[in-house]
Amino acid sequence: MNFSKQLIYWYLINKRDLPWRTTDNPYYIWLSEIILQQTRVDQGMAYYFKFVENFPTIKDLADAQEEHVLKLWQGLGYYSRARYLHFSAKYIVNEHNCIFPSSYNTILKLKGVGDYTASAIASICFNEPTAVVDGNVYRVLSRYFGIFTPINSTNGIKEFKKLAQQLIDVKKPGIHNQAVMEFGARMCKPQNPDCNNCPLNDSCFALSKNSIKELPVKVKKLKIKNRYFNYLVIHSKSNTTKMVKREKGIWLNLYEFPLIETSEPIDKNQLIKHEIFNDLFDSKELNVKLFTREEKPHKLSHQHIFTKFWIVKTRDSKNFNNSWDDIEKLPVPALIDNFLTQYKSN
DNA sequence: GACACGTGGGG
DNA sequence: TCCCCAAGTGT
Repeated sequence: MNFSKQLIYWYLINKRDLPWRTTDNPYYIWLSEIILQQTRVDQGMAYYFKFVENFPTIKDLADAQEEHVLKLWQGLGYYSRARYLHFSAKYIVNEHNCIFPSSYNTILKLKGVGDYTASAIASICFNEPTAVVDGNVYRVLSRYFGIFTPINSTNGIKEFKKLAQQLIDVKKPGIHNQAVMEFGARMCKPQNPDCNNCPLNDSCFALSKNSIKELPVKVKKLKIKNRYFNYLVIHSKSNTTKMVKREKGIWLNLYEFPLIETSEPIDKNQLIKHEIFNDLFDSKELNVKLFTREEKPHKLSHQHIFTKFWIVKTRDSKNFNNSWDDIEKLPVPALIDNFLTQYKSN
């Protein structure tokens, strides 16, 4: 048996029952693929059910408000996925008469859909023999064939795509693609792969050369940047507060309290002298108190955010138009959501 | 080509 | 604790 046939054989016996594996509706496959980008199945599952329930069709998704879509996505991270999902749903409704595009090239035109996702949908839903190359595929191929080209180099990306394309079973590309990925996720895992029970263990380069731990090769480490956030949790005279929509960078279009970002940690004296702080308030009669919480930074993959939540009580009410009930409906980053949970329990 | 973009689980 | 990383894409 060749590589593909062995993996498909293994897959048909060992695959998990996942909800998107019982449908060939391209909308649901698309949805699942977007949710699963850089995301574990266990983490994404609940979101898949939420979206299918709230938006059973592409039209339902297209008709939704972005705020609603982001609220359902809250907590999953990489929020551009949700914005592009919504954007592309509107595009399919308006430009494709609600019909999901049915070829690799036309699927690739969707925002938020790159080579991987277009290949996955085209193969699974439309039987087009386009090979997927995701983290699992890089790992499986690099180990089995002994390829030391860095997977995140331009050459590596080309080389692995070419190899994957040569290996694909053109008769059942969808099954083949899912088999390689499932095999990578369950058998040829990053740590402690189950080589003893691996159906390919008599012909695996890395196993025979004892180089499992060296593969796949990945270059570069991104440097973590530290950022210092000061959120103003305002209580107005009438006990309203203020949330603002983020307009750039991380958490785009999600909501947060008024933010003062500094290059270093600041104390209360520095805070109340800050221009942004003073522009917010007319009254000088303010009660400013630091909300005590853990010093743990909010860790993102590329930055650590050190946050102080300042509770500010003011006699003003102008511009502080959000009720505490209203803000529950707004999409917020996990950092804000975690704070609100702690704050309310106090 | 390098970097931005989240969150949570596991060793 | 720290680091890796998980069905990537856009700029």
